[in-house]
Amino acid sequence: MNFEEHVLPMRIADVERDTGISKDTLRVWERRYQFPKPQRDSLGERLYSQDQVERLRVIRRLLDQGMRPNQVLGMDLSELHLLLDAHSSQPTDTSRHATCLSLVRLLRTHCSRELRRSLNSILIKDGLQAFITQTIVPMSGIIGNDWIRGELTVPEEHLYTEQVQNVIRHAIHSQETEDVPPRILLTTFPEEGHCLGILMVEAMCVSEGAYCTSLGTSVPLPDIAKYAMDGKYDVVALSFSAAYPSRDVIKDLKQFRHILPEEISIWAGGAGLIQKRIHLPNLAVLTDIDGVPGLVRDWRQQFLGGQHD
Amino acid sequence: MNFEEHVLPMRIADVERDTGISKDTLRVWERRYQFPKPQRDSLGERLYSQDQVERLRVIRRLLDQGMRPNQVLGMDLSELHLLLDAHSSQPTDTSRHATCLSLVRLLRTHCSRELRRSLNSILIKDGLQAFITQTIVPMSGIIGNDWIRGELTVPEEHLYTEQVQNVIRHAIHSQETEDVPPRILLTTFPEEGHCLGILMVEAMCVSEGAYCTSLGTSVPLPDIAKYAMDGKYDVVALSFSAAYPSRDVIKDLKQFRHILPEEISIWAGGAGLIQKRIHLPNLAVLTDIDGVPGLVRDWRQQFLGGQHD
DNA sequence: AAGTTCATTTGTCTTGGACAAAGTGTTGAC
DNA sequence: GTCAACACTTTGTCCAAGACAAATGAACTT
Repeated sequence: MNFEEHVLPMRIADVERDTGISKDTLRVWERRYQFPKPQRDSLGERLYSQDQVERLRVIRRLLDQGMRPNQVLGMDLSELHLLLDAHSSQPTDTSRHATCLSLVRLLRTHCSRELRRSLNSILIKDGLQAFITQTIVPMSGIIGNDWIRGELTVPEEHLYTEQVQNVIRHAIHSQETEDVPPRILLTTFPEEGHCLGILMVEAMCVSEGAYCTSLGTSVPLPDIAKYAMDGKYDVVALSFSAAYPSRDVIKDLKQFRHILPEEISIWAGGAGLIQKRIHLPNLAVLTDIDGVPGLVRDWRQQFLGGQHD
Repeated sequence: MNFEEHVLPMRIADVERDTGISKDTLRVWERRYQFPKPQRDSLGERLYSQDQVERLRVIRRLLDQGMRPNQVLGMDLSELHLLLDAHSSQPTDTSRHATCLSLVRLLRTHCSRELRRSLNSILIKDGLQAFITQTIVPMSGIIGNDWIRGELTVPEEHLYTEQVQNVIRHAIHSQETEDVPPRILLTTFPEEGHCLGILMVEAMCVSEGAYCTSLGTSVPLPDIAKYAMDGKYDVVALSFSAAYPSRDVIKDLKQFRHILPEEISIWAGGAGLIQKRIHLPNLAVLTDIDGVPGLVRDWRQQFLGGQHD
């Protein structure tokens, strides 16, 4: 029953795993910016304090949003949080906001069964598409903000993902499949482990009657391209969470557009590419998941002459 | 349409990501065992060939099964494969073996829809528990063997996970919940990302009427313990895939037993702890998922006096 | 506005040495 | 035959300071 492991100083490898910042980078930051300057054990090895790791987590997040290291590496925790608040997207205050908050409360009190039941009844009342756009999306926003602020534990965050996954997968699976084109392949790039994004998109597309195949997360670029070509897919849909390294998004998408035949459309969306302007042939960037049904209809208009509108 | 990225030499960071072997280890192996001895670019930086990475992948697998580096680091690919064959578990040749093979064939030909349909009809015919023990478990064994031999692509492996997940989650979700004790918390330790294991166990337990909560994969030890205590769970069920570092299993389980009150049972299972004898108080090690229903009944016998047998 | 150039910032890779933690094997006692 | 204690070997992780290319930002011209 010893919980002190938690507050005990962490070794550099643990910090790397926890923050996603490489050992090399941690050492070079210490050399250049005098932060983080961890204590040393009897052998001269670094021991990072809980506070330092906390700050590093926030710093990582700010870097992902486009800040530069020399701007943020001197700050203490309160300054960092101020910056974070400035950057965090304001929740669009809909009529469902209260509902979302009460769902989050269920999560906080670990009422997993009630959470799933509530989600389910909202799904049945609103229908799949409205359920996602009006409940899941704003809720994920709230959860994401709480998460980076450390107000949510790991199990709580995971429990949320699990329950939402259960409900949406069940809904998709229950759908009568029409299999009207386009054929859509859903996945994420390597290092991107968040599965809710593609799951939501899949739900939206299936609701429109499209043929969807999900490969889950973290698939190498050439593998995606090969699979899409072999299976004669019309669209590859990709999701980027806010955790996706900001500087890699454009580079990776360019490379992918290069190896994927131009006839195949790319739909990219997610918090990882807000405020990014990417111009590539046959690429659609979605700022909002609301736009997915429109994309499906536009595709049909263009390639099927619109008889399925 | 340039697929050559694939066969181009890889940088050390890529190899680390692909094989799970750290940069430091790769460099020290090169120093000590003269393997892998990659080419260098114009700046003297390491460039690993496809063959070397392939060998490293197999080596990683053999190390996970308990081999030592000095035994395997001199071998070429064919020798490594021989060793691998010796270690790979023989599939118990049941009457379902042919069915499994035909399912794998569907996977290989990328017939995702047919695969799901077939799985579903077997599920309905056999019932959830038999479906898992007689179809999913042997099939996962086949897939696992193919996977380490490189006979399966990333998308194929992911597709399998996705479809099985869909079917099992749907089944669990459809179950009428009885909520008879024990209360079971399901999850995996950090670094363990395979979700099918706990999902199968959850299905077995839900079929027995137990109250199950799944936290998904990769939860830190203290977080699991705290959640289990707060939620008054009776059992924590953990899954270890073959990819879990063999040398860490016992250490991690010991540490976890230490921070979790002894009244709470630990059930541990999965390919990651075959042929391991671990003796800890109130810990059950499952070599086979068939044993799960028995564990549930034993627990009830012991704590409820068996009136729910 | 949209390029072009130049200086600065930043992350990744290099080397060889050091050392603890884990594994192996031998011995001796029960 | 099983177990504990011991020494010996193997093995992964960490350290330091230097190097350099790729990305970024600023100042400039078109």
